[in-house]
Amino acid sequence: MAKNFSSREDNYSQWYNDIVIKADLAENSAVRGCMVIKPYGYAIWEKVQATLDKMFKETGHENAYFPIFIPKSFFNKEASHVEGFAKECAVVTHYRLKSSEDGKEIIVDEDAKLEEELIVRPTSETIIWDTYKRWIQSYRDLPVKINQWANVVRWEMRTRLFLRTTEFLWQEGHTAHETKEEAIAETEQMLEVYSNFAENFMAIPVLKGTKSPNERFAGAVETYCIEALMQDGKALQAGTSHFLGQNFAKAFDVKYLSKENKLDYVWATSWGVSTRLMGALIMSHSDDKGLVLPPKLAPIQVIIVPIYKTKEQLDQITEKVLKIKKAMEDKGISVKYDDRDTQKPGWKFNEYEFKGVPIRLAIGPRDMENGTIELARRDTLEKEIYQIADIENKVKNLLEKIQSNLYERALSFREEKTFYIDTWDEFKERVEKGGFIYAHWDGTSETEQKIKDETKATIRTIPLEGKKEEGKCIYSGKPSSQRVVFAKAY
RNA sequence: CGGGGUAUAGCGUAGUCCGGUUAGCGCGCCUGCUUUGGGAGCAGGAGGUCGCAGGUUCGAAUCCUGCUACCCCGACCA
Repeated sequence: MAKNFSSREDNYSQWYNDIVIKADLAENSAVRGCMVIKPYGYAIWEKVQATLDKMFKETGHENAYFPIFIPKSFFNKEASHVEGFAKECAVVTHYRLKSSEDGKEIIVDEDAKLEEELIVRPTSETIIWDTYKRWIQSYRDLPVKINQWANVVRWEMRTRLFLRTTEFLWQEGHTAHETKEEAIAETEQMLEVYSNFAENFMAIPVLKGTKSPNERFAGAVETYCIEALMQDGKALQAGTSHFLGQNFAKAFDVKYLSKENKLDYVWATSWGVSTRLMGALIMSHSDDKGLVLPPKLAPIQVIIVPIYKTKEQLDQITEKVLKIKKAMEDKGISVKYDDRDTQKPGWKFNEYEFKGVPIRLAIGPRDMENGTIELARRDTLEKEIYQIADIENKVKNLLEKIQSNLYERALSFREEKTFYIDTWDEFKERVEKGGFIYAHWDGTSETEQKIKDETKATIRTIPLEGKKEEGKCIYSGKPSSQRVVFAKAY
């Protein structure tokens, strides 16, 4: 039993916060809206990074790094882009401090005012496209396929650990192509990478689709996204991939000369996922006993806890455990042996339980006599006694099973919470209860806005998959060519 | 930025209305002994500018004024 732990039913957001804090993932910092990511939380993020980074490189991308500061004037160049971000930018105006007259405090030196203010990047399209202008002259320079791992700042009104912080970590891919078709193919490919990562590593089923114009990225021609459903029935945008058309090439004058000696603007994409994925991960699988991690992203996959009375018993157990640990590590499993004498076994059980470690092995004098070991699964909370012989293979198989079980569990949850709704009254009622709602929409921004105003539900995505049946808009009754997915969102 | 609230030890809190010895309690922390198969027990101990600045008073965590920070609900958003 975890102490001081809120339940999901009791208070969902409190439950979420408790997990982040008590599982030692992150905490609030001295700076409003900015978090400290603690070692255990950061270790998960590093796994996310390592996995995605490999996928990006396998699809032909290279990493690079661009400045955190962007000259203010760059934001003027793409009209809808500036409109989208202007209201949440941190601005650097000075470059020096000095002591106040009375010498008691440090103040901004007004003499050190910047000629042109610098914007702390909310996203890097502008500085990157300004750079691409110098990199690209010919079709021989294309495509350019760059990814950057970085921090960005968006001055949001209200923040929540991992889900929305003023500063957050992410990756942003920025590519330049000869043709529209190639750029769209890139956008779609990266959407596939994201959904593959979400489903196969995070064990989170996602809907793939495009955004309505209202929800589209500022400056994009088309925004693709993956949407996940959280346990409280709210949707979470887990990743986006944008087809930017020639908007940024035109804004930053990036042209190339084709084989046919024709000058044309290049075609662009950008795509990103952030530390928000950590929020999705936490909310998708965790329970009232704490965090539950999918084995593929768990910093510790197996924790081993010794149970003993005497030093001699501990020594014997340790000798045995080190062999088991080595055998498991040889199978690529990450194992921690917690032989600290400062905490009792029960304390450790609880500790690793709310930190979401997928498998716990406990071994004591009884096991030493019988050649057994106790194994506890975090996902189902089942405990079972196993023979020690060949335990490494049993554990390996079980880790795979836990990984797929978490996915299946999240998938059936989503299916239970997916509804096809055809009347406005039913729609309003359903929105309140949460879940994905497939409903017809007349395709206009006005209707989408009215639905949002009346119910707080937004179009999460226009799904790429599934049958395209015609119908009548749930709100206006006008004709619709396919159902779109509505939900309240984070 | 609008509405509401809070600020006391590392964390959580009592005390504030109605001013009065040394600011109390739980968790955590330190020492010792006993313990160890689901968050151990006992004994002893350390730790406080009561958010900040002023004021009233013989006396302020408590009353008054100003300020600051944070939290919740909205508008904004990955």
